Amino acid sequence: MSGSGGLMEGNQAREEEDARDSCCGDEDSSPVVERRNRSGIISTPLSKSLKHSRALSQYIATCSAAAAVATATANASRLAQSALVPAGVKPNSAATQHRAQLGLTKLDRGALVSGLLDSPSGLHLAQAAELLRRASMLLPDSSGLGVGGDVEAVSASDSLGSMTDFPLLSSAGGVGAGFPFHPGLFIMTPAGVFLADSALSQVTGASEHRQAHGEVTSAASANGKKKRKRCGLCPPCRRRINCEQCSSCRNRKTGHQICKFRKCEELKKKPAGGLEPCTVHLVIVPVIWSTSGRWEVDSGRWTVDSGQWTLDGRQWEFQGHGTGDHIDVVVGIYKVMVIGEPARFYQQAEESKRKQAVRKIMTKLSPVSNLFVHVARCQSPRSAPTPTHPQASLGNIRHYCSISASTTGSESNSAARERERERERGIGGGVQASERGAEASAGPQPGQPSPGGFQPYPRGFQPYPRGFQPCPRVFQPYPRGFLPCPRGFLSCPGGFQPYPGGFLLCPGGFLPYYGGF
DNA sequence: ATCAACGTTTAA
DNA sequence: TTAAACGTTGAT
Ligand SMILES: [Zn+2]
Ligand SMILES: [Zn+2]
Repeated sequence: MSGSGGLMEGNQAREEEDARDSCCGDEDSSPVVERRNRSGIISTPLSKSLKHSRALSQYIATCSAAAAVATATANASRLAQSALVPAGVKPNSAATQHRAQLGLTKLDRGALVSGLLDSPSGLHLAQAAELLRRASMLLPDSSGLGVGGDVEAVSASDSLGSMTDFPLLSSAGGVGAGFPFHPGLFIMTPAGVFLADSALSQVTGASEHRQAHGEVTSAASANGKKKRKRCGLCPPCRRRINCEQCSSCRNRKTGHQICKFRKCEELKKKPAGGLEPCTVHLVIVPVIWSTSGRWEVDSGRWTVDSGQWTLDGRQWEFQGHGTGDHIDVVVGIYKVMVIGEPARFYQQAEESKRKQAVRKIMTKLSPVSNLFVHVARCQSPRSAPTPTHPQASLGNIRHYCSISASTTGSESNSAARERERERERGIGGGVQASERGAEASAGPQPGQPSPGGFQPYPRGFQPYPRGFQPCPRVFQPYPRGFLPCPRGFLSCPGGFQPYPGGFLLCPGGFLPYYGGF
């Protein structure tokens, strides 16, 4: 069941060793004293700044110790970045950047020049220190990355913490034999999935990280009313000159807004809060079929906005905007499926009503308390399929989670158990399906129906994890108003009927849809 | 969507 | 106490 796709790619941090960036101007040595506030923000109008031709010299001043520190840290963290920090390349990141640049061109020359002059070179030592402190505290964000060509391009690696900021990653191996993220608590919010604090505390050797991460997560998930703080790392944040020409600058006295060119990219993002926290299943499987790095989600179920994933102290970017009852996210060589609990509740709902239903469900599912799931470890790759994930029968799932405590936990668990019993009663076992699948991958020709067997997906159909799907007869798109099969299409000679919860209409009657058929 | 205005929080 | 600036609201 998949619809839109997004890309998860390793982010190649651009190396931009710009002298301006690493060389801190020593303003005090400058004969020209510009009017600055405590933060070093030049508050004089740009026109004034430009009148002083020496203003530029302030920015290209002698290197200070701060520069050395910054450079050294940059080198160290660059190492960490390239090897350890996966960050998605946001498709809209480029767009945003582009938008920003368009905005720039719209401005008059003065603003542009101000942008050119605006380099981080005027950092105080203290500022540099603060920046570094924050860099090690804050998790990296791709929004500040990949802005090569921009005068204000900031090397991501410059912004990252050192190797020791990722203690878990420092140990060799990591993603080899077992799943590198040990099972724990995850909290799902519209902004992403977060490791619960309790789970985080289990993380060995991450003590220092814990508090920093704790801050982030608590701020992100707990109280949405809290004022967010600028990241301090993104290009706008690194600007220190008010343009004095944008609406915010012009309206400063009454508007109390930061210069538009200095507005933090993070703060521009809508604060996560559109949707309520939602119980999810997490299914973690190795990325076998996803060599392209694409994730796919279905339509019409629920929604997850872009956001930060924090797994075991590592941060990952969830790129794009997913809508579906499950969302696959590539995490390193693994794929994490976030399965929205609400799907259970409207399996029989009509397509047209689905969204509305979801809204209700989401509300219903949003108690004040945290909704979290336990990530449980399956004993065997061949473990029983989960109700929502027949793929388990294909042997791909190494870990999966079940809801252990949430408002809907009891209900859904009982439903799941019931379905489980139903399944065991006999019709269509998952393991059987997987075995048949193995045969099928060798046999059938694309596009040819293979009654009772498997066939490759026709063009335009969603690929099953292995690229095949059991198919009793012929593939047909679902008619509207009927529950999609896990992969969205199903052949039913007798015509389509609404499914009873969790079942497929098949020639021999209804079968549980999660065991293959 | 952008803007202006205001209240409010935050850190210095 | 003060300056900076986030969040919100209401008008356009
Ligand atoms: Zn401005
Ligand atoms: Zn920022």
